Amino acid sequence: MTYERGGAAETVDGVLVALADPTRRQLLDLLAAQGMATATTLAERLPVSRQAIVKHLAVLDAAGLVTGSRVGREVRYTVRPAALDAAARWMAALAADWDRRLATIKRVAEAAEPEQG
Amino acid sequence: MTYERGGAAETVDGVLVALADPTRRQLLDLLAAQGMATATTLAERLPVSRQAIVKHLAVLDAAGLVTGSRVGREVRYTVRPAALDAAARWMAALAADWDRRLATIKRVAEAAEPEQG
DNA sequence: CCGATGTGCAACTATCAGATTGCACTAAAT
DNA sequence: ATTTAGTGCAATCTGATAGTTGCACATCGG
Repeated sequence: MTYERGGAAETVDGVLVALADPTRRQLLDLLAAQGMATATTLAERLPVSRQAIVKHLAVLDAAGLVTGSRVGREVRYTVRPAALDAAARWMAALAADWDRRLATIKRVAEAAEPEQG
Repeated sequence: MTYERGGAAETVDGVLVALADPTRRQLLDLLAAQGMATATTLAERLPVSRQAIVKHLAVLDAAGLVTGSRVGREVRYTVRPAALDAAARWMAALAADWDRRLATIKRVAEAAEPEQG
């Protein structure tokens, strides 16, 4: 299994980078709680400028975690679960793979050292 | 639901930061494939210096994703699935929560605009 | 029309992470 | 004992990124 090449790898990469920042996670929490919000409203709830929020939203958008739609003069952002779900599945698969490998290694080691038991 | 406070949040944060870097993901792939490896041997397989590898391994170690044990003059690193699994579950729960909220919002919106039916 | 509100764009700063190099120290091997 | 291989520590460089401010542009309400 190789996780860097092919298919959903780029998607996962973007999600991981996006989620690595605490401010962006807070942003996602606020968005999920309110269902919808604009950069200006979100900036009122966080200790950073509106422009900082805009940049974070751009990163989240590029990662597929949020989407924004224009309504008149404001842009309303919403959360998108799909990319997050894909990343969660990727991680779960990776953890399962590690478990499998470690189990195999353990079996081999026990077979090679029968003096233990 | 708040994801920043309490319990496994710090664990998840460390894992996300650790996995956000592509070199570290490669490192984890190599470690998972070989079962065990030292910083020196890993540096031979990646286009970065041993010291860079050492720093990455320190980050991964702090995140609970790998662990190293000294054997004579060398330090052998192994992968640890637990923290990764915890992060995967956190993400899956978050995605499910978003789905739930979006479904609720959709229901409310449909109830408020019956002229569509 | 005109003021108020919300966005978008650009320049700039500063901090931090990834990476390098050099050297000292420890442990194995001959 | 001397050489060789593996680690650890420290200083340094560089690029990316989080954050800021200022201003121009669009839009809604009176």
